[in-house]
Amino acid sequence: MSTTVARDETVHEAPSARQQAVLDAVLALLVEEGDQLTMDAVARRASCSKETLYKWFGDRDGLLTATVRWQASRVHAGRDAVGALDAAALRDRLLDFAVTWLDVIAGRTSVVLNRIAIAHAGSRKGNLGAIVLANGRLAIGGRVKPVLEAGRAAGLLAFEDSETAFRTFFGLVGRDVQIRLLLGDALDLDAAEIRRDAARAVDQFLALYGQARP
Amino acid sequence: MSTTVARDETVHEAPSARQQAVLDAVLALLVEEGDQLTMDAVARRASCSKETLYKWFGDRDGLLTATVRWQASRVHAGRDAVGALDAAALRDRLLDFAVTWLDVIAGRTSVVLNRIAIAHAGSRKGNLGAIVLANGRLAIGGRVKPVLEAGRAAGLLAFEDSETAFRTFFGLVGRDVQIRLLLGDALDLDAAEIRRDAARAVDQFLALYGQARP
DNA sequence: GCCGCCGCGTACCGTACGGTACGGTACTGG
DNA sequence: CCAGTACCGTACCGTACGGTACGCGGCGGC
Repeated sequence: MSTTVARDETVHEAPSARQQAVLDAVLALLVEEGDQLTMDAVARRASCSKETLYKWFGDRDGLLTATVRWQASRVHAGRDAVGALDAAALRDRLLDFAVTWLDVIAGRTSVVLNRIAIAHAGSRKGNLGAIVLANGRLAIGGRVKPVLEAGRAAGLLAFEDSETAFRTFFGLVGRDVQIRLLLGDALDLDAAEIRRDAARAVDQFLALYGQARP
Repeated sequence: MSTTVARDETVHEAPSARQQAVLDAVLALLVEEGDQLTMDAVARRASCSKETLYKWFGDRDGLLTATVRWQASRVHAGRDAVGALDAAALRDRLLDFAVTWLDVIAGRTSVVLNRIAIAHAGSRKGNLGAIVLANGRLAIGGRVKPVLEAGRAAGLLAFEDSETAFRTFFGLVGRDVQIRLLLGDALDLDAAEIRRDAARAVDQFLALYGQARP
């Protein structure tokens, strides 16, 4: 058997430059046109043939998945490494996370991608929702929790479970912003308001979980 | 002119019993089948003709809108009336809101309807998102804020803006629950866990905004 | 220069689904 | 008993869109 090799060329890792351009076209289309994204429109916008799209991405879902992954890969950029913390450094770290997170979820791209993933999660077989979850809520949690634990180790914070503490932080930062945006509420946050909201959230979190150094 | 009367029979208020049955069928289908809801399936499930569906609800969007309104109308049931509050009564009221809210957003029906509304908000012309927002986040806000203000009047709470205070409450209660469910995370909360989470949220809120009676 | 190969453009196919038309049945008022 | 109305069931239409097939131009290898 194996008369033809039939190599699987669908994108699983590291899209080529041309493929990235296609994925950027998808993002642009998504942001501009809402979610009635057709393969024809993508091909036209990216100046490529539908056949190529199917060759590279398998099917529509594959294209969407690759797009979500592609977008996720650019958001991650972040220097971490938790060293010893004093109160001011802890506050700065948390503030940084809060601002970054609000920036992301308030962005058009995030809103649109989350809409897609949510719709997808509704019609089963959707790992899209899982992917967005893994790169959004779960990723930020994975990065914040070590900071919280370092804060506890330094005697600056008091909590039993870092997951629970993080979820409180998440709630204080996000509040109703994401659901309102997803449902189409206008609510445009400028940078100044994001900074204010983030600072308020961090202050509240520290009020709940902080403790004076013993 | 006006040779034919062409009365607009589309449902705007108070669906009849038969229409309610249709809307319940829609909800059932939505919960069972995810969101690939076809007019054919509705007609079959509700044992009515598609023609009747179109006569009653205008088009698919009209049917969806009526369904969302219908569901919203049953959730509202709530005795309010804010009298004088002591600390325990305030806490009870807030706890009640928190439990009710978590119950709602954790329900399959709410998740599915929010998915529909969010998808709809993505492809413009969608007042569906606005309707869900008005009957969800905004409605609960409208009912909680008077309680907060009564608490402040009684010297139990301290805040400047009740909207801001409410949004903090909202964040503490909801945290990441809604977005996770919308994205398809399993995360099933039983009644006991909801009560625990609600109580924790209320305690945290009171820790932030409460003050001992002067 | 000639030959594959890659990928663009375009035409095409199949189907699912929104929306309409129509015949048949039951009920109501006159 | 007849006319009108309401509504069920089903057949039907149009179209949008996912997916495929094919012809053509450009480019690297021999």
